[in-house]
Amino acid sequence: MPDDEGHPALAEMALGDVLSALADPLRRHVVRELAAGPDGAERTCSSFALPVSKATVTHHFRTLREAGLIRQVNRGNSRMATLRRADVEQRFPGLLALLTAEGAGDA
Amino acid sequence: MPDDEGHPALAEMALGDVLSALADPLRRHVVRELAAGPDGAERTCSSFALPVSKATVTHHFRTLREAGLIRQVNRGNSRMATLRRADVEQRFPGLLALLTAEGAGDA
DNA sequence: CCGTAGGTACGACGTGGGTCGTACCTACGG
DNA sequence: CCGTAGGTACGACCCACGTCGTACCTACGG
Repeated sequence: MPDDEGHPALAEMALGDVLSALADPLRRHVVRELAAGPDGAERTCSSFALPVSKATVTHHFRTLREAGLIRQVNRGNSRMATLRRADVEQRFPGLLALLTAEGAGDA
Repeated sequence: MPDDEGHPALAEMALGDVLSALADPLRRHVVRELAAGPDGAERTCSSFALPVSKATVTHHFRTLREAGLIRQVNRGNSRMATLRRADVEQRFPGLLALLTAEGAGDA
């Protein structure tokens, strides 16, 4: 079962949830940015400058978190997001590469 | 641009469309069945025994076709569906493996 | 010629999801 | 102590999508 913060365990990640989460362009953008950065990088939700309201940003990050793609931890008054790179790569090998390929001149 | 039958060319396959198409469990089932079978296998829409009406079946196959995942050709009074295995594998390498892994005891 | 089976087209309906505004909470900095 | 900035929670709205029934078209088999 998911932990208190809503993060599913590795074995609980469902392909359907992950694909649904990545079906949205904004969420794909977030994951792609995280995947392009160094492993373990922590970024605030607002650092992505998504062209939507704060409430919508929260919604998207919740979706990503509940799908198991990102982890969110409290850092003072900010909620830092990190890519669960190893988990995703183990459960769905090659998936992150598909995202990074998009927008890299390939798409 | 897509051909007369609505099949996008290889370079036109959009990751967003593909992920949206695969976000549906029924459509994932169809692709997984095709991927599990021999390459180039032709199957009728009805051979998948989807638990929905004929009209809905047509809708799902249209979505898969317009995303570029399958090809549909007329064979007499039937419309045979084939997986565009090589195209998908070239454009989104590893994607089909993720689908076949699901439901193979792994999910 | 008729019936049947496989699919499509069109219109309708209901639900889910992306969006927002607002109110609220929690640090941090004067 | 107050203001501000980052996020969340809740409720609302609207549209896209999955679903269906119906009508229709096209082979194929008596």
